[in-house]
Amino acid sequence: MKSENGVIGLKSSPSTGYVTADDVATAAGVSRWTVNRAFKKDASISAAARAKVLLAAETLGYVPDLRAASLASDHSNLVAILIDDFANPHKLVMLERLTRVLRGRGWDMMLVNTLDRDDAEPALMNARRRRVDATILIGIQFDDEVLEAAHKAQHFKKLIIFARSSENKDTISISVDDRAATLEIAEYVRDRGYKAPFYLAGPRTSSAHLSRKETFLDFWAKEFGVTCDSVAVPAYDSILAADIISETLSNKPENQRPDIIVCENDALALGVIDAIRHRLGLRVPDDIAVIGFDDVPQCESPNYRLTTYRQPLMDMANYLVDVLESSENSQLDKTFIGRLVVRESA
Amino acid sequence: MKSENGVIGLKSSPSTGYVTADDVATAAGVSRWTVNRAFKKDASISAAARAKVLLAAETLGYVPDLRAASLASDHSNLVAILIDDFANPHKLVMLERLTRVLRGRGWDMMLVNTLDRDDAEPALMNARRRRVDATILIGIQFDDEVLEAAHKAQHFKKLIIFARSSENKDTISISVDDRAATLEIAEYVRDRGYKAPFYLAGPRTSSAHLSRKETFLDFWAKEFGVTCDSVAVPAYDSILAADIISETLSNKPENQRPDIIVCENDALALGVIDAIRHRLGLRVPDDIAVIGFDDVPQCESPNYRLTTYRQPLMDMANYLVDVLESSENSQLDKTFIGRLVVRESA
DNA sequence: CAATAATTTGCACGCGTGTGCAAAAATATC
DNA sequence: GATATTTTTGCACACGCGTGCAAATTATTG
Repeated sequence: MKSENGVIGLKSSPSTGYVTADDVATAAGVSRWTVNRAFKKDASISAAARAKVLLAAETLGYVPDLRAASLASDHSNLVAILIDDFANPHKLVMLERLTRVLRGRGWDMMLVNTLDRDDAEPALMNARRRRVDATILIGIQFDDEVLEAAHKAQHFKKLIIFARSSENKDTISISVDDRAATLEIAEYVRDRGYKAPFYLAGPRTSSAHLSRKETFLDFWAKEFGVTCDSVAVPAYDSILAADIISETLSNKPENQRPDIIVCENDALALGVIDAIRHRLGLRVPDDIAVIGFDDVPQCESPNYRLTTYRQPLMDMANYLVDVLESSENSQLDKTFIGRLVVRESA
Repeated sequence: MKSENGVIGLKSSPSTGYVTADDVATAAGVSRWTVNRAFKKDASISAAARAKVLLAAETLGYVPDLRAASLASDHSNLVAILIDDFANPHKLVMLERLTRVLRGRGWDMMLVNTLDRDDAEPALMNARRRRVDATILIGIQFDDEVLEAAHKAQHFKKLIIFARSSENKDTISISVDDRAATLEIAEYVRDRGYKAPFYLAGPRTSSAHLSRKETFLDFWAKEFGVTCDSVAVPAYDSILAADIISETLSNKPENQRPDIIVCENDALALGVIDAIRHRLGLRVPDDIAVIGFDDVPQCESPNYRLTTYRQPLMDMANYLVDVLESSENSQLDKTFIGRLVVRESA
């Protein structure tokens, strides 16, 4: 056994405080490359050597340095998740699923808070500086303009839009099939005999057609020849939704009041329920029914019991990792089908 | 102007696809070191050179590689946040504040989902492999046993417990002053004339004394000579809290019913309000009042209007960054004082 | 304008690992 | 038991940037 610095059993580089593969190599009596192979999954190494190395690593407290590995191999097993709109509780659910699935399959993630639209570019920059393998966008502020600017420069290996559809060609979109989901909701509304639905939309996203609102309104127009009213809330915020819906409805005479309010997501729907009860003094669902989208945890609360549409987040997250591990870079868009969760609100 | 590879204006290393400082250097007609200095804040570089470099970098689309920088300098400006209990909506609030403050001050963060207690060690390992500058623990599953094992091996530069007190010496704890907070709550309960409080605790954390529950019970015992009843919920979960509190209270004769339920946090309190109304058929606060802790967004909802204690999360997050930027490694524990937010639930 | 001080720039070496290939060792084949 | 085959191991070089120092340039002073 040779020792590179003339001392046997001592760390050769105590300056940084970290144990390196070289330290383990001398301790185990093998070369550094064998050490690193012991930590690689399908590496060409004998079982005996691997055991010897892992034992030495264990006692010395060595773990491979992923910065160096990434630098040398040019893939980091790191993704950046850019997320805005922390006010929406569904974000917490998505984060839980994503972190769980990603980590389970060997990926780490950076979380980047994207404050507002102008902040999108610096936020994307943060991801770029770490040379992440993919950048995942979750939120509403990433419009086509930002996306094209970002990808035109070829600065991103993979740019993934999660839980929102996008028609941008340089982008991979993993989302629920909004059209199918909205049609299922619309048919449910029809079949339960509601006659005067009202649609509460969220902030306008970039791609106007094929949106949930358009789909619902189209369906209703074709089915009954009646235009369904709608209003847009400028943010996915319960309080704001409550303000807007109560103002909208208190102006209407009672016989023009909707019998159900279909909301673009739960954040809005929960605010709507609050408004119906506490501002308008009406009952849910007896006077006005409510339907949401996402199935956030609060939907279970006996206060809300919100009927809503649940996205298959685990499937979507797993597919996301499939995309990460794929060498393809296009034609990876995929939509998923969720299911309507019927509770008492509609 | 020399060109290192004999070609002027062409990228010298097109293999990786990334633009390197060398590319910018040849484009700007300076050395690579001048390029990197242009991106360092207090570097010794002339204004003219910096402008020239930044222009070239802009057109070529160069941003410094933080993996390489970290490897060379042995500090990464990256922290890992280990978080369990994604069910608690307060976690989303904390994440928003932390990500905002950290990014604003030049730090990136890795998010690691710690599934359960046995998962703590692999989760910590994930942070170690990236050589993060600090590991921040937010959650309940990091008991003293885990902490000591983690730090005894000296594997972490800084181990920070955020929003929870800890007496572990190898650890930096940044939290609200639980004792002061609970006393403020207790005095409020007393001053509003409540006579029969009930304390609803969460899962048992490692350090038993000085906890919120102990503080409240001690206060009440000293003040009135009466022991205040309490029950513990094994998870910070609204539904579970509702189950347990309704079971506990439905067994009691009406004259032994508490007039206020003090909860260890909002997740429990919101469930308690649901239970009081929908399981027990009583009113809040007329029959039973409720107090929470954290001030999650839902407290604002007209359904809840929860009186609660708000932690100064922005101050705490900023102090966290102070700690990151400090060269000290001990004596950095700090507690903060929040404030009671009075609404209608108590 | 010369001499000195201050500022700016260039460079050798190191950070810890991956890649592809060749040498060495172990195993299989006749 | 000798050769062919497979498995395992070692190695030179590269990845992109930071550090500390010395050389070159610019600014200051009398």
